[in-house]
Amino acid sequence: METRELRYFVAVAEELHFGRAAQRLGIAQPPLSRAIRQLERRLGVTLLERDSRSVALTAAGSVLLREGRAALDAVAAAGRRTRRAGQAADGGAGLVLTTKAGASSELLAKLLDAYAAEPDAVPVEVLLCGIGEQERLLRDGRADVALLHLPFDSTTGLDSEELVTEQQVAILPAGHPLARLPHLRTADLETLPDLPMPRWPRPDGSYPPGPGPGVRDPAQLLQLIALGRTVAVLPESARSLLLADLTAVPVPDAPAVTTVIAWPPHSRSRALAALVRTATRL
Amino acid sequence: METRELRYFVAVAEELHFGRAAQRLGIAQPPLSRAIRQLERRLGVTLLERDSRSVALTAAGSVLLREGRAALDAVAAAGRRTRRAGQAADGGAGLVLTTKAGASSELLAKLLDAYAAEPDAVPVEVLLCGIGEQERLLRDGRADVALLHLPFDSTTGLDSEELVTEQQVAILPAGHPLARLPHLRTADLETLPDLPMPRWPRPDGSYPPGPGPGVRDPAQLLQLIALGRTVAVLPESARSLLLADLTAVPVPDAPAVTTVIAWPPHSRSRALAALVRTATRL
DNA sequence: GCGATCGATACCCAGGCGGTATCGCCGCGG
DNA sequence: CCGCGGCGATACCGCCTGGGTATCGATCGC
Repeated sequence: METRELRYFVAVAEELHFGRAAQRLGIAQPPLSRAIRQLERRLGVTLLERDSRSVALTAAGSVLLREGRAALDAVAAAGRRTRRAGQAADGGAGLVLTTKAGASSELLAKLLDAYAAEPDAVPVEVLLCGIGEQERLLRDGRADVALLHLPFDSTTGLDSEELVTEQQVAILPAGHPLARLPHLRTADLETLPDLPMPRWPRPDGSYPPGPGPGVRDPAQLLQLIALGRTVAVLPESARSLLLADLTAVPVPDAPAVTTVIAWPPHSRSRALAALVRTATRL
Repeated sequence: METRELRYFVAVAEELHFGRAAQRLGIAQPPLSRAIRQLERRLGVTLLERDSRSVALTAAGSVLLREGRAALDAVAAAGRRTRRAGQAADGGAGLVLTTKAGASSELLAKLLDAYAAEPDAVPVEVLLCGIGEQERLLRDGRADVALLHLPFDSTTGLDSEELVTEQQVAILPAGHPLARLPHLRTADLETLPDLPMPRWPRPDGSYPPGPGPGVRDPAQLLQLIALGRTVAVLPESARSLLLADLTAVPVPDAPAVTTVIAWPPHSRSRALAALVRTATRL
């Protein structure tokens, strides 16, 4: 199976429409139809149910969608990591670390400082991204290592080490009635008519319905809280990012958040190993 | 990057010889040279140092060798799993479980029996293999789930659940002087002139040097012990496989062996989940 | 029943991939 | 010192296949 065929199939499976998929791929529709048919013949499996009016995935098709995406990511990762390894000799960035914008900033600063002081440290590029994007960045080679936050992120398929665990606090406008209480419960916050809880993206990237604003990362969220549009429960370390007129109130019954450093399995880079060692020693 | 290019590069990187690689790939040498050059141009990286007398990998080349193998496995897995998903409708095997030949046979029998009794169990094919091959089988889609043995196997990049932990015993000819002792230490066994320890394959498939016989799996090993050629330290459950004239003696200072059930991350199959659940309940 | 939409088919063209022949370089042996 | 052999690179050629255009056939909405 060639990656071209996989790319074509993934496009059709995502669009469920040959015309749009062809447009996205920058080719005409007939060659796309042909390529998919040929792929089905070679696999001996029908991947799509064409109803002359609509296209639907078969069970085998959804397997190929999931596995094909993973395979395409692996191919992309191979290319990117090779390119970077070749340019590393010319003084390119040594490691790419990704974290959610606005999360673990103190920890990250300490980590970068401590690592830079190591004897043979390489340059570290920081790649800020939104919720749920980090795993993808690791898998397709755009990043080498990530700071994740359990239980929100998942580490399946990654190697990881735990760094710190913190309780969560509610971030509220200073003048809000709840801001005076010594602590809150999650239930207190979920139904505030004036401050609806924000909506985070689901694993597939879509947002659940609801009244609150959709946010991509904690930095965005803090902006919205400062504007008095929402309220949030965040790890204690978010206190350091607190803007004026905001207060943090402990929420003991919210799950504790563990920050972990994670990387793709089988990464055998000395620089990465040194960074992880530095992180666990903080 | 197309999988064809990756296959070509991996072949050359493994053979370090364009002619042999071309022969292995079933093509002539010139197109292979061209393809590699083109790949290097597109990546903007030299992958191989050609010395007109020998071929060597650059740093970037060894990155691409490792990542490319992983990517090719992922592509192969996508094809195989899709094919199997398509044929499952026609009553093909539902799950492929792999374990080392001769290991955990009692546990495996219990697991298969218990799972078969579940309400919506699917057929399970058992794929016996040698040491170190299981991870590959999971990654390239030839197997869905494996029984691994820590600390010998690695679960990096896999999801897993622990099943049982056992102490190890030495397997000796019944007449051997050491067979009468109540227990042994590993040091006692490593330097027996009449019974050299077996040699297991290293992660890359080669065998370390030494006097003992090279073995691929415990079943093979038990044969050799029965022939009086070697001695081995195996988990207690190997007692059930003991042939005539062999004795098992506890070795308390050998590391405990934990049998785990492992599967590729992101496998979202109901049948697999049911099998894992059954296993953890044993 | 008619038009619009969408996937499939027919046909054509060209780029690319693979094959053969050959070159250039280097190490080795006589 | 020269010739030979091995190996990767280059030159050139032919075919296969991937992509484009035109068109068909089926189906749904009006």
